[in-house]
Amino acid sequence: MADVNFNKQSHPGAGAGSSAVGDRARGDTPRSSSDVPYDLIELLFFAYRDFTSDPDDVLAEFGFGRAHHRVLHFVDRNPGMMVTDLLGILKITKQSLGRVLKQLVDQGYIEQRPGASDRRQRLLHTTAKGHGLALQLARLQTERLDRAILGLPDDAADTVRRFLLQMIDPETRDEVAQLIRKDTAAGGPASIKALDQT
Amino acid sequence: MADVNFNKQSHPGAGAGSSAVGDRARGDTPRSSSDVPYDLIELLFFAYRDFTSDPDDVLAEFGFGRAHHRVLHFVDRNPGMMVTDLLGILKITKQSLGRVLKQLVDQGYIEQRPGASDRRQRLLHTTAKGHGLALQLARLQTERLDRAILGLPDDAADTVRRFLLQMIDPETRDEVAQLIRKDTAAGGPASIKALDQT
DNA sequence: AAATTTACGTCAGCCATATTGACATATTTC
DNA sequence: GAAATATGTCAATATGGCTGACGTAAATTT
Repeated sequence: MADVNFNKQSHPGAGAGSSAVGDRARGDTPRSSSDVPYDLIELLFFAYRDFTSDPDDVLAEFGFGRAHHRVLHFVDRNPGMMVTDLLGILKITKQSLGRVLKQLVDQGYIEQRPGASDRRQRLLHTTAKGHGLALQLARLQTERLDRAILGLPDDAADTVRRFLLQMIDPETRDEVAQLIRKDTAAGGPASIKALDQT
Repeated sequence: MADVNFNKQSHPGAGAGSSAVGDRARGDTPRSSSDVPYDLIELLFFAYRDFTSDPDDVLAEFGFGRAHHRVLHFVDRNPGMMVTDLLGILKITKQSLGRVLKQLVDQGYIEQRPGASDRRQRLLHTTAKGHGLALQLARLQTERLDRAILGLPDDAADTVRRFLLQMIDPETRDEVAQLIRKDTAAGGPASIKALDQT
Protein backbone atom coordinates (compact mmCIF):
# COMPACT_ATOMS: atom_id res chain seq x y z
CA MET A 1 0.00 0.00 0.00
CA ALA A 2 1.69 3.06 1.22
CA ASP A 3 4.74 3.59 -0.86
CA VAL A 4 6.72 6.72 -1.25
CA ASN A 5 9.07 6.36 -4.16
CA PHE A 6 9.49 9.95 -4.88
CA ASN A 7 12.52 9.28 -6.95
CA LYS A 8 13.52 6.36 -9.06
CA GLN A 9 11.94 2.97 -9.40
CA SER A 10 10.53 0.82 -6.69
CA HIS A 11 12.86 -1.10 -4.47
CA PRO A 12 13.36 -4.00 -6.84
CA GLY A 13 14.22 -6.99 -4.80
CA ALA A 14 11.25 -6.45 -2.57
CA GLY A 15 10.86 -10.08 -1.84
CA ALA A 16 9.47 -9.83 1.62
CA GLY A 17 5.96 -8.74 2.46
CA SER A 18 6.77 -5.07 2.95
CA SER A 19 10.09 -3.74 1.86
CA ALA A 20 11.61 -0.34 2.28
CA VAL A 21 8.68 1.88 2.86
CA GLY A 22 5.35 1.49 4.47
CA ASP A 23 5.44 -1.04 7.20
CA ARG A 24 2.40 0.61 8.60
CA ALA A 25 0.70 -2.63 7.71
CA ARG A 26 2.96 -4.29 10.22
CA GLY A 27 1.55 -2.19 13.01
CA ASP A 28 3.53 0.99 13.26
CA THR A 29 2.26 3.91 15.29
CA PRO A 30 -1.51 3.78 15.03
CA ARG A 31 -1.53 7.03 13.07
CA SER A 32 -4.16 9.08 14.75
CA SER A 33 -5.09 10.51 11.41
CA SER A 34 -8.16 11.89 13.10
CA ASP A 35 -9.52 14.84 11.23
CA VAL A 36 -6.34 16.49 10.06
CA PRO A 37 -6.45 17.52 6.40
CA TYR A 38 -2.97 16.32 5.61
CA ASP A 39 -3.56 16.65 1.92
CA LEU A 40 -4.22 20.37 2.14
CA ILE A 41 -1.26 20.88 4.41
CA GLU A 42 1.05 19.15 2.01
CA LEU A 43 -0.46 20.68 -1.09
CA LEU A 44 0.20 24.10 0.34
CA PHE A 45 3.80 23.18 0.93
CA PHE A 46 4.40 21.89 -2.58
CA ALA A 47 2.33 24.54 -4.31
CA TYR A 48 4.05 27.39 -2.59
CA ARG A 49 7.45 25.96 -3.21
CA ASP A 50 6.87 25.68 -6.92
CA PHE A 51 5.18 29.04 -6.97
CA THR A 52 8.32 30.74 -5.76
CA SER A 53 10.68 28.66 -7.84
CA ASP A 54 10.13 30.42 -11.17
CA PRO A 55 11.09 33.86 -9.90
CA ASP A 56 13.90 32.35 -7.86
CA ASP A 57 15.53 31.01 -10.99
CA VAL A 58 15.43 34.35 -12.76
CA LEU A 59 16.59 36.25 -9.71
CA ALA A 60 19.56 33.96 -9.31
CA GLU A 61 20.87 35.18 -12.65
CA PHE A 62 20.87 38.71 -11.30
CA GLY A 63 22.53 37.68 -8.09
CA PHE A 64 19.34 38.31 -6.21
CA GLY A 65 17.30 36.13 -3.92
CA ARG A 66 13.75 35.83 -2.76
CA ALA A 67 14.20 38.66 -0.32
CA HIS A 68 14.94 41.01 -3.18
CA HIS A 69 11.86 39.81 -4.95
CA ARG A 70 9.59 40.68 -2.07
CA VAL A 71 11.00 44.14 -1.74
CA LEU A 72 10.92 44.78 -5.46
CA HIS A 73 7.40 43.47 -5.72
CA PHE A 74 5.86 45.56 -3.00
CA VAL A 75 7.69 48.70 -3.97
CA ASP A 76 6.63 48.23 -7.55
CA ARG A 77 3.07 47.73 -6.46
CA ASN A 78 3.07 50.65 -4.05
CA PRO A 79 5.15 53.39 -5.57
CA GLY A 80 6.07 56.06 -3.12
CA MET A 81 5.70 53.86 -0.10
CA MET A 82 7.60 54.54 3.09
CA VAL A 83 10.33 52.30 4.37
CA THR A 84 8.35 51.82 7.55
CA ASP A 85 5.36 50.59 5.60
CA LEU A 86 7.52 48.09 3.81
CA LEU A 87 8.87 46.84 7.10
CA GLY A 88 5.34 46.41 8.34
CA ILE A 89 4.36 44.41 5.31
CA LEU A 90 7.37 42.15 5.22
CA LYS A 91 7.59 41.82 8.97
CA ILE A 92 11.35 41.88 9.02
CA THR A 93 13.77 44.18 10.80
CA LYS A 94 15.13 47.28 9.20
CA GLN A 95 18.59 45.77 9.31
CA SER A 96 17.46 42.85 7.21
CA LEU A 97 15.63 45.10 4.82
CA GLY A 98 18.55 47.47 4.68
CA ARG A 99 20.82 44.94 3.13
CA VAL A 100 18.66 43.93 0.23
CA LEU A 101 17.21 47.37 -0.29
CA LYS A 102 20.66 48.84 -0.56
CA GLN A 103 21.59 46.40 -3.27
CA LEU A 104 18.45 47.14 -5.21
CA VAL A 105 19.10 50.86 -4.94
CA ASP A 106 22.78 50.61 -5.76
CA GLN A 107 22.08 48.56 -8.83
CA GLY A 108 19.40 50.88 -10.06
CA TYR A 109 16.25 48.89 -9.50
CA ILE A 110 14.79 51.09 -6.81
CA GLU A 111 14.90 54.84 -6.26
CA GLN A 112 14.51 56.78 -3.06
CA ARG A 113 12.96 60.22 -3.09
CA PRO A 114 12.63 62.47 -0.07
CA GLY A 115 9.08 62.98 1.07
CA ALA A 116 7.53 66.26 0.03
CA SER A 117 5.67 66.96 3.23
CA ASP A 118 7.94 65.01 5.53
CA ARG A 119 11.55 65.22 4.58
CA ARG A 120 12.63 62.42 6.87
CA GLN A 121 11.07 59.93 4.56
CA ARG A 122 12.82 58.20 1.69
CA LEU A 123 9.90 57.20 -0.45
CA LEU A 124 10.49 54.13 -2.53
CA HIS A 125 9.91 53.75 -6.25
CA THR A 126 10.97 51.24 -8.82
CA THR A 127 12.96 52.57 -11.72
CA ALA A 128 12.07 51.57 -15.26
CA LYS A 129 14.62 48.80 -14.89
CA GLY A 130 13.16 47.72 -11.59
CA HIS A 131 9.65 47.81 -12.88
CA GLY A 132 10.67 45.70 -15.82
CA LEU A 133 12.13 43.03 -13.62
CA ALA A 134 9.18 43.11 -11.25
CA LEU A 135 6.83 42.67 -14.15
CA GLN A 136 8.84 39.83 -15.60
CA LEU A 137 8.67 37.99 -12.32
CA ALA A 138 4.99 38.71 -11.86
CA ARG A 139 4.30 37.33 -15.31
CA LEU A 140 5.99 34.07 -14.46
CA GLN A 141 3.75 33.71 -11.48
CA THR A 142 0.76 34.74 -13.52
CA GLU A 143 1.38 31.93 -15.95
CA ARG A 144 1.44 29.42 -13.16
CA LEU A 145 -1.67 30.81 -11.56
CA ASP A 146 -3.52 30.83 -14.85
CA ARG A 147 -2.57 27.24 -15.46
CA ALA A 148 -3.75 26.34 -11.98
CA ILE A 149 -7.16 27.81 -12.50
CA LEU A 150 -7.65 26.29 -15.90
CA GLY A 151 -10.41 23.75 -15.88
CA LEU A 152 -11.77 24.80 -12.54
CA PRO A 153 -15.29 26.16 -12.16
CA ASP A 154 -15.85 29.83 -12.94
CA ASP A 155 -16.02 30.84 -9.34
CA ALA A 156 -12.84 28.98 -8.47
CA ALA A 157 -10.60 32.03 -8.52
CA ASP A 158 -12.95 33.77 -6.19
CA THR A 159 -13.15 30.80 -3.87
CA VAL A 160 -9.39 30.60 -3.75
CA ARG A 161 -9.16 34.30 -2.98
CA ARG A 162 -11.54 33.96 -0.10
CA PHE A 163 -9.77 30.91 1.18
CA LEU A 164 -6.38 32.56 1.10
CA LEU A 165 -7.64 35.72 2.69
CA GLN A 166 -9.13 33.76 5.54
CA MET A 167 -5.87 31.92 6.02
CA ILE A 168 -4.41 35.22 7.12
CA ASP A 169 -4.39 36.18 10.78
CA PRO A 170 -7.68 37.92 11.56
CA GLU A 171 -5.83 40.82 13.15
CA THR A 172 -4.04 41.79 9.99
CA ARG A 173 -6.55 40.50 7.50
CA ASP A 174 -8.20 43.83 6.91
CA GLU A 175 -4.93 45.62 6.39
CA VAL A 176 -3.85 43.04 3.91
CA ALA A 177 -7.15 43.25 2.12
CA GLN A 178 -6.74 46.98 1.86
CA LEU A 179 -3.20 46.70 0.65
CA ILE A 180 -4.10 44.19 -1.97
CA ARG A 181 -7.30 45.81 -3.12
CA LYS A 182 -5.80 48.65 -5.03
CA ASP A 183 -5.73 47.90 -8.70
CA THR A 184 -8.04 45.01 -8.20
CA ALA A 185 -11.00 46.83 -6.75
CA ALA A 186 -12.10 48.69 -9.82
CA GLY A 187 -11.56 45.65 -11.99
CA GLY A 188 -13.63 42.54 -12.29
CA PRO A 189 -16.50 41.24 -10.26
CA ALA A 190 -14.13 39.41 -7.98
CA SER A 191 -13.18 42.34 -5.84
CA ILE A 192 -11.56 41.53 -2.57
CA LYS A 193 -13.69 44.18 -1.03
CA ALA A 194 -16.62 41.83 -1.28
CA LEU A 195 -14.82 39.44 0.99
CA ASP A 196 -14.40 41.73 3.94
CA GLN A 197 -17.79 40.89 5.34
CA THR A 198 -17.10 37.29 6.22
CA MET B 1 -5.28 57.39 -4.18
CA ALA B 2 -3.00 54.54 -3.58
CA ASP B 3 -2.14 54.64 0.05
CA VAL B 4 -0.28 52.04 1.96
CA ASN B 5 -0.45 52.77 5.65
CA PHE B 6 0.25 49.35 6.90
CA ASN B 7 1.10 50.73 10.24
CA LYS B 8 -0.07 53.78 12.03
CA GLN B 9 -2.16 56.69 10.95
CA SER B 10 -2.04 58.57 7.73
CA HIS B 11 0.62 61.12 7.09
CA PRO B 12 -1.02 63.98 8.91
CA GLY B 13 0.20 67.23 7.49
CA ALA B 14 -0.57 66.11 3.99
CA GLY B 15 -1.20 69.58 2.75
CA ALA B 16 -0.01 69.29 -0.82
CA GLY B 17 -1.86 67.52 -3.55
CA SER B 18 -0.22 64.16 -3.03
CA SER B 19 1.79 63.57 0.04
CA ALA B 20 3.94 60.72 1.11
CA VAL B 21 2.51 57.83 -0.73
CA GLY B 22 0.84 57.37 -4.03
CA ASP B 23 2.04 59.87 -6.52
CA ARG B 24 0.86 57.58 -9.21
CA ALA B 25 -1.65 60.31 -9.97
CA ARG B 26 1.31 62.50 -10.85
CA GLY B 27 2.31 60.10 -13.56
CA ASP B 28 4.66 57.60 -12.08
CA THR B 29 5.51 54.53 -14.07
CA PRO B 30 2.38 53.77 -16.06
CA ARG B 31 1.84 50.57 -14.14
CA SER B 32 1.33 48.05 -16.86
CA SER B 33 -0.98 46.22 -14.53
CA SER B 34 -2.14 44.34 -17.57
CA ASP B 35 -3.62 41.02 -16.62
CA VAL B 36 -1.46 40.12 -13.68
CA PRO B 37 -3.49 38.80 -10.73
CA TYR B 38 -1.55 40.71 -8.13
CA ASP B 39 -4.12 39.98 -5.51
CA LEU B 40 -3.64 36.25 -5.77
CA ILE B 41 0.10 36.61 -5.79
CA GLU B 42 0.06 38.65 -2.64
CA LEU B 43 -2.59 36.58 -0.92
CA LEU B 44 -0.43 33.52 -1.42
CA PHE B 45 2.47 35.30 0.19
CA PHE B 46 0.56 36.41 3.26
CA ALA B 47 -1.47 33.24 3.62
CA TYR B 48 1.55 31.00 3.48
CA ARG B 49 3.47 33.11 5.90
CA ASP B 50 0.74 32.97 8.50
CA PHE B 51 0.17 29.31 7.79
CA THR B 52 3.70 28.48 8.82
CA SER B 53 3.80 30.87 11.73
CA ASP B 54 1.80 28.77 14.19
CA PRO B 55 4.11 25.76 14.02
CA ASP B 56 7.12 28.03 13.96
CA ASP B 57 6.20 29.45 17.33
CA VAL B 58 5.86 26.05 18.93
CA LEU B 59 9.02 24.73 17.31
CA ALA B 60 11.00 27.66 18.61
CA GLU B 61 10.31 26.51 22.14
CA PHE B 62 11.95 23.21 21.32
CA GLY B 63 14.89 24.85 19.69
CA PHE B 64 13.71 23.65 16.31
CA GLY B 65 12.99 25.48 13.10
CA ARG B 66 10.88 25.06 10.04
CA ALA B 67 13.33 22.62 8.58
CA HIS B 68 12.75 20.27 11.48
CA HIS B 69 9.04 20.56 10.97
CA ARG B 70 9.21 19.45 7.38
CA VAL B 71 11.29 16.44 8.21
CA LEU B 72 9.17 15.48 11.17
CA HIS B 73 6.00 15.92 9.20
CA PHE B 74 6.91 13.76 6.26
CA VAL B 75 8.49 11.07 8.35
CA ASP B 76 5.43 10.98 10.55
CA ARG B 77 3.23 10.74 7.53
CA ASN B 78 5.36 8.10 5.81
CA PRO B 79 6.70 5.81 8.45
CA GLY B 80 9.50 3.63 7.22
CA MET B 81 10.49 5.94 4.43
CA MET B 82 13.99 6.01 3.06
CA VAL B 83 16.33 8.95 3.49
CA THR B 84 16.57 9.19 -0.27
CA ASP B 85 12.83 9.53 -0.57
CA LEU B 86 12.83 12.30 1.97
CA LEU B 87 15.53 14.12 0.06
CA GLY B 88 13.44 13.83 -3.06
CA ILE B 89 10.42 15.29 -1.36
CA LEU B 90 12.15 18.14 0.34
CA LYS B 91 14.47 18.84 -2.56
CA ILE B 92 17.39 19.68 -0.35
CA THR B 93 20.86 18.18 -0.19
CA LYS B 94 21.69 15.35 2.11
CA GLN B 95 24.05 17.60 3.97
CA SER B 96 21.25 19.96 4.80
CA LEU B 97 18.96 17.16 5.77
CA GLY B 98 21.69 15.48 7.78
CA ARG B 99 21.96 18.30 10.24
CA VAL B 100 18.32 18.57 11.19
CA LEU B 101 17.70 14.87 10.99
CA LYS B 102 20.55 14.20 13.36
CA GLN B 103 19.07 16.56 15.90
CA LEU B 104 15.67 14.96 15.63
CA VAL B 105 17.20 11.52 16.06
CA ASP B 106 19.49 12.56 18.90
CA GLN B 107 16.64 14.13 20.78
CA GLY B 108 14.41 11.15 20.35
CA TYR B 109 11.84 12.40 17.87
CA ILE B 110 12.84 10.16 15.02
CA GLU B 111 14.14 6.60 14.91
CA GLN B 112 16.20 4.90 12.25
CA ARG B 113 15.81 1.21 11.61
CA PRO B 114 17.88 -0.80 9.15
CA GLY B 115 15.90 -1.99 6.17
CA ALA B 116 14.85 -5.62 6.30
CA SER B 117 15.51 -6.43 2.68
CA ASP B 118 18.19 -3.82 2.09
CA ARG B 119 20.44 -3.29 5.04
CA ARG B 120 21.99 -0.12 3.63
CA GLN B 121 18.82 1.72 4.36
CA ARG B 122 18.03 3.55 7.56
CA LEU B 123 14.29 3.64 7.46
CA LEU B 124 12.78 6.59 9.26
CA HIS B 125 10.05 6.49 11.86
CA THR B 126 8.73 8.96 14.37
CA THR B 127 8.86 7.88 17.97
CA ALA B 128 5.82 8.36 20.19
CA LYS B 129 7.36 11.65 21.22
CA GLY B 130 7.94 12.64 17.62
CA HIS B 131 4.48 11.64 16.57
CA GLY B 132 3.04 13.68 19.39
CA LEU B 133 4.84 16.79 18.29
CA ALA B 134 3.99 16.22 14.66
CA LEU B 135 0.36 15.87 15.54
CA GLN B 136 0.38 18.96 17.70
CA LEU B 137 1.77 20.99 14.82
CA ALA B 138 -0.62 19.48 12.33
CA ARG B 139 -3.52 20.38 14.57
CA LEU B 140 -2.48 23.99 14.65
CA GLN B 141 -2.51 24.07 10.90
CA THR B 142 -5.80 22.24 10.84
CA GLU B 143 -7.40 24.91 12.94
CA ARG B 144 -6.30 27.58 10.55
CA LEU B 145 -7.41 25.64 7.53
CA ASP B 146 -10.78 24.94 9.07
CA ARG B 147 -11.24 28.60 9.84
CA ALA B 148 -10.28 29.49 6.29
CA ILE B 149 -12.89 27.22 4.79
CA LEU B 150 -15.64 28.32 7.11
CA GLY B 151 -18.36 30.14 5.26
CA LEU B 152 -17.16 29.07 1.86
CA PRO B 153 -19.31 26.96 -0.46
CA ASP B 154 -19.37 23.23 0.14
CA ASP B 155 -17.12 22.49 -2.77
CA ALA B 156 -14.58 25.08 -1.71
CA ALA B 157 -12.17 22.63 -0.11
CA ASP B 158 -12.21 20.59 -3.23
CA THR B 159 -11.67 23.60 -5.44
CA VAL B 160 -8.76 24.69 -3.31
CA ARG B 161 -7.27 21.21 -3.52
CA ARG B 162 -7.47 21.21 -7.27
CA PHE B 163 -6.05 24.68 -7.48
CA LEU B 164 -3.10 23.85 -5.27
CA LEU B 165 -2.40 20.62 -7.05
CA GLN B 166 -2.31 22.41 -10.37
CA MET B 167 0.07 24.97 -8.97
CA ILE B 168 2.61 22.20 -8.72
CA ASP B 169 5.03 21.57 -11.56
CA PRO B 170 3.34 19.19 -14.01
CA GLU B 171 6.39 16.93 -13.98
CA THR B 172 6.13 16.16 -10.30
CA ARG B 173 2.41 16.61 -9.90
CA ASP B 174 1.55 12.96 -10.14
CA GLU B 175 4.19 11.94 -7.67
CA VAL B 176 2.95 14.51 -5.22
CA ALA B 177 -0.62 13.40 -5.72
CA GLN B 178 0.42 9.85 -4.99
CA LEU B 179 2.37 10.84 -1.95
CA ILE B 180 -0.47 12.87 -0.57
CA ARG B 181 -3.21 10.47 -1.43
CA LYS B 182 -2.53 7.87 1.19
CA ASP B 183 -4.78 8.33 4.14
CA THR B 184 -6.93 10.66 2.17
CA ALA B 185 -7.94 8.34 -0.61
CA ALA B 186 -10.15 6.04 1.36
CA GLY B 187 -11.72 8.92 3.21
CA GLY B 188 -14.23 11.45 1.99
CA PRO B 189 -15.56 12.19 -1.44
CA ALA B 190 -12.82 14.70 -2.06
CA SER B 191 -10.13 12.28 -2.99
CA ILE B 192 -7.15 13.72 -4.71
CA LYS B 193 -7.21 10.77 -6.99
CA ALA B 194 -10.15 12.32 -8.74
CA LEU B 195 -7.99 15.25 -9.69
CA ASP B 196 -5.37 13.36 -11.59
CA GLN B 197 -7.34 13.45 -14.82
CA THR B 198 -7.16 17.15 -15.40
C1' DA C 1 12.05 76.55 23.00
C1' DA C 2 12.99 72.20 24.91
C1' DA C 3 11.80 67.45 25.08
C1' DT C 4 10.20 63.60 22.80
C1' DT C 5 9.01 60.78 19.09
C1' DT C 6 9.48 59.25 14.44
C1' DA C 7 11.88 57.87 10.15
C1' DC C 8 15.36 56.53 8.86
C1' DG C 9 20.48 54.41 8.60
C1' DT C 10 24.55 51.74 10.17
C1' DC C 11 28.04 48.94 12.71
C1' DA C 12 28.81 44.47 14.66
C1' DG C 13 27.90 39.91 15.68
C1' DC C 14 25.03 35.67 15.83
C1' DC C 15 22.04 31.91 14.04
C1' DA C 16 19.50 28.83 10.84
C1' DT C 17 19.33 26.84 6.61
C1' DA C 18 20.81 26.01 2.27
C1' DT C 19 24.69 25.20 -1.12
C1' DT C 20 28.97 22.85 -3.44
C1' DG C 21 32.61 19.52 -3.61
C1' DA C 22 35.15 15.75 -1.98
C1' DC C 23 35.47 11.33 0.25
C1' DA C 24 34.30 7.10 2.83
C1' DT C 25 31.72 2.75 3.81
C1' DA C 26 28.52 -0.81 3.47
C1' DT C 27 25.61 -3.35 0.55
C1' DT C 28 23.34 -4.65 -3.49
C1' DT C 29 23.10 -5.43 -8.31
C1' DC C 30 25.01 -6.53 -12.84
C1' DG D 1 34.64 -8.53 -9.45
C1' DA D 2 32.97 -4.07 -11.00
C1' DA D 3 29.58 -0.71 -10.73
C1' DA D 4 25.83 1.44 -8.78
C1' DT D 5 23.18 2.67 -4.60
C1' DA D 6 22.14 4.31 0.26
C1' DT D 7 23.92 6.80 3.54
C1' DG D 8 27.10 9.66 6.17
C1' DT D 9 30.70 13.20 6.95
C1' DC D 10 34.23 17.06 6.61
C1' DA D 11 34.86 21.70 5.06
C1' DA D 12 33.85 25.96 3.13
C1' DT D 13 30.46 29.43 1.59
C1' DA D 14 26.10 32.17 0.88
C1' DT D 15 21.62 34.05 2.14
C1' DG D 16 18.55 36.04 4.97
C1' DG D 17 16.86 36.36 9.22
C1' DC D 18 17.83 38.32 14.29
C1' DT D 19 19.41 41.35 18.50
C1' DG D 20 21.57 45.31 20.45
C1' DA D 21 23.53 49.70 20.24
C1' DC D 22 24.11 54.20 18.24
C1' DG D 23 23.41 58.27 15.42
C1' DT D 24 21.05 61.98 12.82
C1' DA D 25 17.51 64.71 10.95
C1' DA D 26 13.01 66.22 11.07
C1' DA D 27 8.48 66.38 13.01
C1' DT D 28 5.38 66.54 17.00
C1' DT D 29 4.30 67.46 21.77
C1' DT D 30 4.54 69.86 25.87
